[in-house]
Amino acid sequence: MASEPVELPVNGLVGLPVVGLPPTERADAARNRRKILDAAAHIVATAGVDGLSMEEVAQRAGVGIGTVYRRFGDRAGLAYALLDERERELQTAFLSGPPPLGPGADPVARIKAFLHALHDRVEAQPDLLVVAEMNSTHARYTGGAYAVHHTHLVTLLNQAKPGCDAHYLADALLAPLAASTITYQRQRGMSPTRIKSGLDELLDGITTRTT
Amino acid sequence: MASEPVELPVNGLVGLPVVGLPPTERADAARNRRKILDAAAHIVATAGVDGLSMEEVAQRAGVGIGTVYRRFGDRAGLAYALLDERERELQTAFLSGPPPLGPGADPVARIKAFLHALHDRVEAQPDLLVVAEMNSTHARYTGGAYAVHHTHLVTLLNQAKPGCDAHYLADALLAPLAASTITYQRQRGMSPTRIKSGLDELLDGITTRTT
DNA sequence: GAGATTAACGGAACTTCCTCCACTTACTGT
DNA sequence: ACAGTAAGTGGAGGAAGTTCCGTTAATCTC
Repeated sequence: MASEPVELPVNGLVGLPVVGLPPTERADAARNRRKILDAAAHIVATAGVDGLSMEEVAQRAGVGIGTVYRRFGDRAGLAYALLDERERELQTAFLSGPPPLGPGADPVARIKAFLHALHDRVEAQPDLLVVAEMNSTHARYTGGAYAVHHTHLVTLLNQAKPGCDAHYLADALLAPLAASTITYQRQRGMSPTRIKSGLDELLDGITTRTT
Repeated sequence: MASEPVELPVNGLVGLPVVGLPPTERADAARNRRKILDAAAHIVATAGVDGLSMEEVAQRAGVGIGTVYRRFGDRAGLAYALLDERERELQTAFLSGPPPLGPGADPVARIKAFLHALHDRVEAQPDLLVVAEMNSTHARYTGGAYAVHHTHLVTLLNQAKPGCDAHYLADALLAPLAASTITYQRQRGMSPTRIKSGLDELLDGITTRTT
């Protein structure tokens, strides 16, 4: 179990801007980060997520195992880093992209679009996400991305339904989008379309004025 | 990873009645099951869930490690078995106990009571539940209990709001009750009361007729 | 440029989960 | 009783994640 700050990816981070850490990364560190990520990506592409062992990654990257851990904290952290590119695209899209995902559309439509986008992301890389979310420290929540998504939802929910417990509802809306949940539903034969409809139904309930 | 049927606890099961397996358990097997469960319970009480290593359990129970695995499949399975007693109480309560949890109350009230009960269960044994839910095979869903809870919710949801996608909504309502989710929320300072209110809010949305 | 500072490196060692399989034992039918 | 057999047992061994710490080298200071 990683103990302290552990140091998150410094270049383009999944979550919030890192504070308090040295702004620059030593050259060799940056180089190794790249080598490790490339190696990891190659392994995932080749052998699937199951083949992503830390030893294997280190060997292929030509670094020691300790270096992999120093850079990424643990296996979940490495998985998160591999998801980083897509995650950043997603964040850009809902923070400043075109509606309905981005600003401009009405809140309910934006929430729907956002939940659908999250679903599509799980659909695109389910295995990596499962690994990223599943470790001993609730990586899903500590990963940084969750906080961003949560904050985004809180904002929109407050617009859509002032007075609601936006913080709780944001958690509740994100919960069924956990990679393991969706993976399970897909295995049960539930289609993406149906899952999205279900999310819509859930959301409509929340945002419909009952006054 | 456990491959096939793996054999679940035969005496009082968490989930559905087992089919196709020999109805009786050999005497020595039953004896060992008891010894293992006692040892495991003792360890959890003494050293917490973190101290629950399979080796330790086997040693304390005076059996080989292989026996522990044969009985319980994996660590998550052992954790589930430790939760079994409470789980059975819960199932009895909502299947045949007094309202509002049991039959008699209106569906929405029953759902609320059920969700609250699930929350209380997490509150009572968060660590064990986290272990039980978190392994490589999505133990939460394969454990048997989930299926029972899901079925129960589907029934009630169909009564409360005919025409809804009860199967999806049941998943969606159970998702925020995952032990890891609630643990995280509690760490963030969210009180049980607030979590329950939030669940009520979520549910009210779903079940309010918009027609 | 030399020396000091300190982040970064590497990989052996440790831990724990889980599998495998040769051996043993409880139950069954005759 | 007793042999046959399916179920159960145990622990060595393999695999993978993670930690630790002595060594190396990038960066900074003068």
